[in-house]
Amino acid sequence: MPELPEMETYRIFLNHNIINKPISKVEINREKSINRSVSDFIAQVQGKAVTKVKRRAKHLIFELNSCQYLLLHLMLGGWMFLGNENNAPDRTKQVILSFGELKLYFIGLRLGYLHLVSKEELDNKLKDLGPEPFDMRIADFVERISKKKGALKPLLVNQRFLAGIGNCYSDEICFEARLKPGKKADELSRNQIHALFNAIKPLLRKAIELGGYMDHPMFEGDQKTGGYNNSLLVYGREGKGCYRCGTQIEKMEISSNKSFYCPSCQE
DNA sequence: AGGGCAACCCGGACGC
DNA sequence: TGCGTCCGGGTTGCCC
Repeated sequence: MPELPEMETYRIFLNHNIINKPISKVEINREKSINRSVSDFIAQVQGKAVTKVKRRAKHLIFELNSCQYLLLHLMLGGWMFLGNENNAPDRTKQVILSFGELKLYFIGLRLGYLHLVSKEELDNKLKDLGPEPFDMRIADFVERISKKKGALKPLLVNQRFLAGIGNCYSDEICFEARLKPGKKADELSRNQIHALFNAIKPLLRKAIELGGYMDHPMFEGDQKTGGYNNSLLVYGREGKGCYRCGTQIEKMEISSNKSFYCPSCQE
């Protein structure tokens, strides 16, 4: 599901395509996706423009030219499509923002949301998030993980510990670092902590470069989004051969998270 | 602190 | 085709 690289892929694309264009129309087909009444939301958003799209963890923040923000979380299975009435996917669109003919469709928002917030509300909503992976330095990482005792998997997907990593990339990171997702943090050697740290940024960077893993294109003719789908080394590969050693990839549940790993070359 | 778990939500895939 | 069933999954909050 959408994690840091996918949201970053969206952010970059949206920054190239919707900035400073007036939002000519707002359609809300699912009131639970927003945090106001439909009429209030429309009154506040229609006619405004997005000056910048930022990202924090798995959230996108649409900065409006009214000192307000649209805070998006796609949660499970949410995605976006930028197009028009002729090429829009045949799916339920919970929210649609129009920029003239151009329309941004929010699809698959079940638990996901698009909330209109002030600066204060925004800061408050995001205040408990841990560091962005790209901002994290090795010394801080070593210090923080040294205080932890539990398994790597729940730690890596914990947004307070590290913001933006989810079920897929946590498994990929563990594979890269040759560590089992169930490995306890307090059993890691110094070298293993370094291996874990060193796996994170390059992996996320490469995923962003290739367009993340996504089932759905973001616009007509999109060849970029989902470009990382074929680069996943363990996630979703249960029973298939490990690309490193050939052993069958296993799946197990760790703290109610599905986790894929190689039982042989991950320690 | 960390593990376990339930609740949230409903589109869409799948089975008959 | 049509209807019923059930899965998925990040996050929050609560309990032990």
